[in-house]
This record gives sequence, structure tokens and C-alpha cells, in this order.
Amino acid sequence: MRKIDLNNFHVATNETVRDINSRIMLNLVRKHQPVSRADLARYSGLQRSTVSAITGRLISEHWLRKGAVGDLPRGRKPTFLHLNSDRVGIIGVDIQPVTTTLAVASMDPQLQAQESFSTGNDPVEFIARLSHRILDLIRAYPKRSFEGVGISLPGRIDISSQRVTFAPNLGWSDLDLKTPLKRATRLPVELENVANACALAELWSGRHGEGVRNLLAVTVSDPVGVGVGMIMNGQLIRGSTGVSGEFGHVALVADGPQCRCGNRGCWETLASNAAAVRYYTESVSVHKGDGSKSATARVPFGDILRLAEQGDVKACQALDQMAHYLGIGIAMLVSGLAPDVLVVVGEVTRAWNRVGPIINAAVRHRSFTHAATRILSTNSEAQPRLWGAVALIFQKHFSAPSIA
Amino acid sequence: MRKIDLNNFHVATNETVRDINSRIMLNLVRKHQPVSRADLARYSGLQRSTVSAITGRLISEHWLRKGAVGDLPRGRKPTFLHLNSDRVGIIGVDIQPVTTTLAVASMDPQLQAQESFSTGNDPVEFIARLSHRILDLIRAYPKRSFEGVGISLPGRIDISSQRVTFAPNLGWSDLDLKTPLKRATRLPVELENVANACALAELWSGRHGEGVRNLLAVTVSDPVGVGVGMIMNGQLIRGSTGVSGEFGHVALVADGPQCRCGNRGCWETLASNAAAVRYYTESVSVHKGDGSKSATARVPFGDILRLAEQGDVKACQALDQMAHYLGIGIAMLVSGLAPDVLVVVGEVTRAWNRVGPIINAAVRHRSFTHAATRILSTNSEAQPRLWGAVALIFQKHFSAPSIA
DNA sequence: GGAATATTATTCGGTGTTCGAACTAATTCT
DNA sequence: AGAATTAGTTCGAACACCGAATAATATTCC
Repeated sequence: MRKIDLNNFHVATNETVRDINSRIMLNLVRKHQPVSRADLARYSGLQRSTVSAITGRLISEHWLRKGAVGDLPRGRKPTFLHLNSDRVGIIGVDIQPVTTTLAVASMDPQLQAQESFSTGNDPVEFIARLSHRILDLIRAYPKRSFEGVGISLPGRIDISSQRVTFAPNLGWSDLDLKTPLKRATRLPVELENVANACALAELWSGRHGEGVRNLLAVTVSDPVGVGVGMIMNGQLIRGSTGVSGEFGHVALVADGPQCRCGNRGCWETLASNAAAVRYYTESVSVHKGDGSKSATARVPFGDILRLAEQGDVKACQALDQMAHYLGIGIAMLVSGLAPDVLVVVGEVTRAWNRVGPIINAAVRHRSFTHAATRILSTNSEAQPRLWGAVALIFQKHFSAPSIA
Repeated sequence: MRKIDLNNFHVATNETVRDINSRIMLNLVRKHQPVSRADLARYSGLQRSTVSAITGRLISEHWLRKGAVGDLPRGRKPTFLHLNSDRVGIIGVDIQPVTTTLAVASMDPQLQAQESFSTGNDPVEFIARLSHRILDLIRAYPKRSFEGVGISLPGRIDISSQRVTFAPNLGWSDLDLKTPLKRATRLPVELENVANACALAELWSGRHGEGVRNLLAVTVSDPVGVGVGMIMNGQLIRGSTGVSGEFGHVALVADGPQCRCGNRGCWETLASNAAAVRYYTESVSVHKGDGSKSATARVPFGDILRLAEQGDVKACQALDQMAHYLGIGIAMLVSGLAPDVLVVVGEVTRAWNRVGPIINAAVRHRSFTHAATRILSTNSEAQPRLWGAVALIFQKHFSAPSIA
């Protein structure tokens, strides 16, 4: 039940029918591959003749390929169809404050190639280097037809201008990343906030099952920042200007720590990596009793994780406190948005054995409405940000077409 | 970009094309009426011949009617088309703790008939009386073809079973309201939580302009309860089980007042009508200095509104405090969801001159991200809950069809 | 070995939708 | 009266899917 947008609608034609059914077919192949056309007809409810016509087109457009011949107890043997992952390419780019990673992916859950370079401070120089790297990658895979470049970054992209309006962790503001990359690569370029991208990646990953259509991704970035990517009714929720998900700037305690946004006690001042660092340094300096908090050297968050693993009490307490506040904010999200799944992304998930139970306890205690929500972590080795970037392009071909 | 739900999809056929374009046409007529077929062709981009075919069908199905002949400086005069509001009927039912109101509406913003009766305590008896009233109303309008019964109520409807699972203000739990009404009226029956229904009503009301596709409705119910209805990307967001929007049970202050949900300091303990009553009684009893809070008679919220209008200082302060907390919660929603419009529904809007500025100030102070959100009130004379009920049926015919 | 059976896949005419050019209708301007 | 202009209709083409018939292929049973 979506209201038709009279400022931006498309009337339907026969091509619309073909487009819808082709996408259904692509999704069915992805789910059931290897799969015969007869089975596709049964899964879809379309006629076998129609399935043959649709898959024929998709094969000639190199989205599908014919595979081995199957085996049945009786009757003509089916030829199996597969996604043609050898011929389709997607470039994913994960921009982070220190390092930018890019990779070639396709339609299956494996990366073909991956490389990193230093992000640096100058956006102009960055764009030049990134373009160069992308072109090199494309040339390295001449057999593939590249469908686009997806980019995830810790910042905000304005929905209409598609400019990066605000990326404090990168030191950028009001930057047009899309146009120069589009011109250099001659490919579609999609930018997205990292939390939104991660939410999309989790939605399409398949690891939560087909029925999950309401999903939140909570990204805990380094050094500071808590963002929320929202999938509701199977689609990304971006708000009116693309700036939705800033639950990190909801004040959870009165007169809390000063936030970079100007307020006090925002969720991200209590639950970000920087918060854990603060908890740790405070407890250490208090213990030393010298009262010189500012003199204490800033400990990287990774060190706290390592210390906690080694059983350091103060590090554990700092993580516990961070987890407690993560739980409070997540309880807010669970109460208000009632997702099937909530995924936590970030370095902090390396301590999920410790952090996860605390978060779950806080949510159970504070949210009476939605016990159905599963709270999970992504491990950072799975590179959720990079897969989020890939998902930006992937979904363009596997999502329902925009009609009406 | 909506992910296709392989558990629940529909393949496209020629009928899909017809359905999509018919709905576009209905919306264009609604927006531009009276309007000629030639103009509809220009607005839609369809061929004039196609427009004639579609409108011809819609006229024969009594959705549209031909009207007067227009006037142009040159050329053949157009025949105007209108929505055929005389022939289409919708029953809207607004269930509230004390009174239930039902009305006949159509496709234009006027109610045809309206009546009320006492809700009572016995759900079985209530269903019988409501069925009877609906059938009487239908019989009173024999020329209309009724499209369905929409019902808004302060409670939760499970998304799959369609049962009322939880309605504390009504004293109901796990009640099947839909099946008996459907059987009695032989019409489609749609149930929805009042906040969701109000959000839909505002979306379709047209008073926020065509571009508004992200809208929140905050309902402040009597005596207690703060609910949020969410429209994102032009569609209702219900969460995985239909229980989304319970931001009323997000804890905003530590160790705050006890909430009926079992927690402390929930938004609704601070910003509901009952909260204002509490602020008022506390300040009065403190002033009396007798310390016997419990002895103070409970003042209805309406009295506080009336006292505040008359300039009573304590009543004004109680409202101000309620407004302050409403603002804090609304700031959370604005930061997190970035809507175009946020509408406040409830008796409290009668004091919007006082309450509105306080809410706006709190949001400006606390939400740095989304200055674009307009915060408005519905006046209760406009009966937002009743129109919400009507919108439940209306949207079934004017929304985009569910494809893929 | 051959016929019956089962299953996959293709072929081909039918239906329904939009497209688009040609046409009719109605009105004003010259 | 005739040209110009605009609204609306007619009708054949293109293109989806449908569905029955047919072809292809393999197994089972006699």
C-alpha cells in the first residue's frame, strides 16, 4: 500500500510486465540455483512457455547461463540454470577515515579481488586515485560486464543533489564524489551512508532468511559516531532528505558528555568507541589518583578490545559500560521500529561474547513490545561495509522495479 | 528499490498494467478534477486513446463520472471528468474508550453522515451494536456501492492474524473484531492502530502537499498513551508484527515515574494527558501543603485545558511541562526518522498556541540534523481518527498495486 | 524390442494491453 | 464558407503472458 507519487511516477506498459517478471525470475534463480525452467514455472506460477521466453532473454543478456543437465527418475532431463556470476561485475568501495578498500564482486557471496589504499586528506586527490584504481580493476577483468560502482562512506549524502553534504570523520563537506567518478568510469555510481549500506548488505546477504523485511543496522564507527540504517517493508528508509537514522544524536541522559553536535548526552557520546576510550581513561586516571585526566595518553579503541580479551578489569568495565548504553539505544530502536533483526556493525563486535549479552539484557529489560527482534553482530572480517557498497549496485537489478 | 518478497509475490500480466495505469488515472483525476481526457493524457504521458480506454472502464465501474463541458479559446470543447463521489461509499469507525463514532464518507473530504454511541465494556455486545449501526447506515444510502469498513482503535492489531492483541485503554485483549464484522456487513474490514490510521489520513488529506512522503503522526490519547504512526516512502511502516511506533515506551529519564509497561520514565509517563494531570495535581497539593496527594481528586485533562485557557498559572505550567516532554520525544523522532511533516493528534492540540512553540523550541534545540521537518497539529474538530479509519479503505483503491 | 508413461522444453495461435497514426467531432477565426 | 485548432475515437501493430499441442528425451513395463 504505497501512495502513488504524482511528482514522480511511471505509467505501465508491456515492458513493465517483462521487467517485473524478469526480476522475479532472477531472484528465483538466485534462491534455488541450480534450477530447471520447469521448476521456475512452478515456483513463479508463470507458464513454462513464458519462463522459457524470459530466461532466454536473461541468458542472451548474460545474467543467466545454462549449466549441467539434471537427473530425474523419469522423463526428459532438465537443463539447470545458474546466475552467470562469471560475466557480471560490481565494484564496491568502502571509504573509511584511514583506509579505503575496493573490490570486484559479482552476484555470489565471494569477492573476486580486493585492494586498499590510504584515504588521505585531500578529496580531489582521493577522487583521482580512486578513479584510477577502479579503471585498473575493470581492465583486469575484461570478460565481465560491469554494472556499476557502489560506495559506502561515513557521512551524509543529500538525496536530490547526491553530493556528500557532511562527513566529519573524513573531513569532507559538500563534495561531489559522484559526477567525477561517473565520468571517469562511465558506470553508474551509487553513494550511500555506511549504516544504510550495511543494512542493505544484511538484507541481501540471505543469512537472516527470506522472511526478514524489517531490519536495522547499527554501525559503531571509529573514533566516534553511532548510525542506524533502516530497512522497512524490504526497502531502505532515507527520510525526506536522506538524513534519517541519526538516532546517535538522541539525548539519552540529561547533562551527559558534550557531543560534537552541540548537545549533551547524545547516544553516541555514551556508546561509541570514543566513549569506551573515555570510560577506560577516566577509570585509569582516577585510580592513579593524579587527577590529570588530560595528561593521560589517548588509548586506541583496539587496545581496549585487546586488553579486555586478556582479562584487564578496567578495559572490561569500559566495554561493559559502552555495551550498556548501546543496549539502551537499541531498546529504543526495538520499541519504536519493531524490526525482525537488528545487526550491530563495528569493531566492538569483536567482543560480542561480552557485549552481546549485555545489549540483549538491556533490551529485554526495557522493551516490552518486541521480543521477536533478533539482535546479532556482524564480524568485521566479513567486511560488512564493503558488501554494503556492493549491495547498492546489486539491488538495482534484483529489486522490484519502481512502478506507478 | 524494494526487495522482492519471494514468500509473497505476484507475477505481472496485462491486468497488472491496466491496474497500475487505472490507479494513476484515479489519482490524477483526484488531483486535477474537473479535468479533460486530453489533459489526463498530458499529465500521465499515456496516449489519448489509452486514456479514453482507461477512463471508459473507470466510468463503467462508477469510479468516475462525466461532468460539464469545458471552455477553450479554440477547438472542440472537452468534457470534464470527476471522481464519482455520489456512488462510492466508505464506512469509517473511530473506537475510543468512551465513545465510538461512525460515519459514511466517499472520495472527497466531506462526511456524509455521522453518529456516535457508547463503546461500553463488553466486546461481544459492542460488535453486535456496531454491526447493526453499520448495516443501518448502508441501508440509508442505497445508491452507493460501499467499498469497505475502516476501523481505527487505540490498540495493537497483529499483522498476520488481524486480531486485536492488546488494547488496554479499551480493556480488550486478543479479540477478533474483523471476522464477525466482515460476516455481518459482507464488506472488507480493515483494522488499524489509531496512530497509524491518523498518519494515513494526513498522508491522503492533501493538506501537506504532494511531495510529502515521509510523515509521522504522534497521537496523545486519553487518559494515557503516546503512539507514533509512521509513513515512510509513502507507505505505512508497521514493523515485523505490526507493533511498530511504540516510542511511547522509550525511557527518556532515569528513575522517572512508573509506567504501566513495567519500566520507569517512559515518554508516555512524561508527555501524556495523565502526565499533565499529574503535574497539575502535584503542584496544587504541594501548594496546599497537606502532603496528601492521593486525597486530591483526579482532575480530567479537559479541565486543565480549560483552566489554562482562563489563565490559571498551575494549569499552564502543567501543560508547559507536558509540552516540554512532548518536544523531547519528538526531537528523537525528528533526528532518527527525518520526516517532512510531523503531526500531533489529541486533545492537547486545543492548546497548540501554547504547546506548539514549546515543542518546536525543544526540537530546534535538540535535533541538529533536520530543520526541514514541519511540526503541525490537527485540531480535534477535524476528527483525525475518523478520517484515519476512512483512509484505510480509501488507500486500497488509490495506492500503487502490490506488484512483484 | 516396442509401447506406454513421464517430464522438460518449444511452438503457435489467442487474449489483452498500450502505442500511434488516421480519422471524426466540435468550435473559433478569417 | 473554409482554414485552423483542439478533443476524442477508431483501428491495426507490437508485445506481454496464457494455454493447448507438439517435440524431445528418458524410464518402465510387457
